[in-house]
Amino acid sequence: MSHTHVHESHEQLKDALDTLKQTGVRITPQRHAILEFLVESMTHPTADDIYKALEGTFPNMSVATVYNNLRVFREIGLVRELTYGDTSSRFDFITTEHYHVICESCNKIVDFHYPGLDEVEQFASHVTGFEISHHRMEIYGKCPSCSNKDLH
Amino acid sequence: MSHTHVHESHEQLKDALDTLKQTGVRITPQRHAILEFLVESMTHPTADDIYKALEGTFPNMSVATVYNNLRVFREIGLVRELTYGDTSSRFDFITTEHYHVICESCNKIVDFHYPGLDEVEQFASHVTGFEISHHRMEIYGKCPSCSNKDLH
DNA sequence: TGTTACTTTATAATCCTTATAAACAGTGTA
DNA sequence: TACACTGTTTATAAGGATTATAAAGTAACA
Repeated sequence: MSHTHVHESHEQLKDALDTLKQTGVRITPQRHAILEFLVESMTHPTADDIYKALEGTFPNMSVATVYNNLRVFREIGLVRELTYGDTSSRFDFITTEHYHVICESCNKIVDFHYPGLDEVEQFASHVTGFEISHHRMEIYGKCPSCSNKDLH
Repeated sequence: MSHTHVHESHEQLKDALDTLKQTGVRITPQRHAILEFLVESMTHPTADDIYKALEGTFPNMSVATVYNNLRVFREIGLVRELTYGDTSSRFDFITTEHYHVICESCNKIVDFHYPGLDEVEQFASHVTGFEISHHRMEIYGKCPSCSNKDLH
């Protein structure tokens, strides 16, 4: 399982780097590291999380570099920006389509898969006349470990 | 139709003011005006929109007053805060449950009704073990008038 | 090699939101 | 009425996230 995960991450990183090449975006050490961190992290990090995580390896890296490159990645479709209620955006490496469940007490984010809500999009298009491009959905609640804490 | 709308707005405002009384929140002129503006506006305004809209009537009102009262209204369930992709929050007077379609080119927000996605919540609860409290969903696309502009 | 375009860095600026403290207003009580 | 108490508004400062700017660095390429 862990072995599989490592292997998948490696593939995903390779694919992402290929996309960079195809799009004509240079693969700098910083970009490589940011992508690698995103692919391997399961935590939906903020820009600052990424900055802090990499400052050991890149002591001189600027926060602006993180933001700039996250924007680049978003524009070429490698990364999704999540604007939840909290103050700062979180960033999510795009693999397969999935939704998020968010713990309202510890802010943990857990992925889950669910067949796309195409009917909702079609319905909305019908009643509003919009050309629909996509949708977002998040579910809020309390994670198992926070539920347990409340019992004590 | 217009007459009906005015009448409904009036009822909604009255109900909201009743809620304030019941909750022990004082009805100040500023609060009255902010609520009235929210009820009658169909535009999901930002805090700054509200501030600008009322500065004619309240030349000395502080931005903090708008933010403070929007927080109060949110806490007692009169108002919902929408944190979409753009930089600032938008505020929505809560009437009946509905979802939003957002135009990616002019940022217009249109309401639409759709039966709640209870199955999705139940599914998420099942696979993640979360206690679910609620969800949010928005649909993105291009509104009819922006679609037309693109044709010329 | 030299030129060009892209990238990073460092820093300043911007924007949204919240915190703070003083002034103000309403409410209740002696 | 006078007084104290509490909640509210105001004005302003402070905070935090993100973007803009300009200079320095680096890769690509004629």
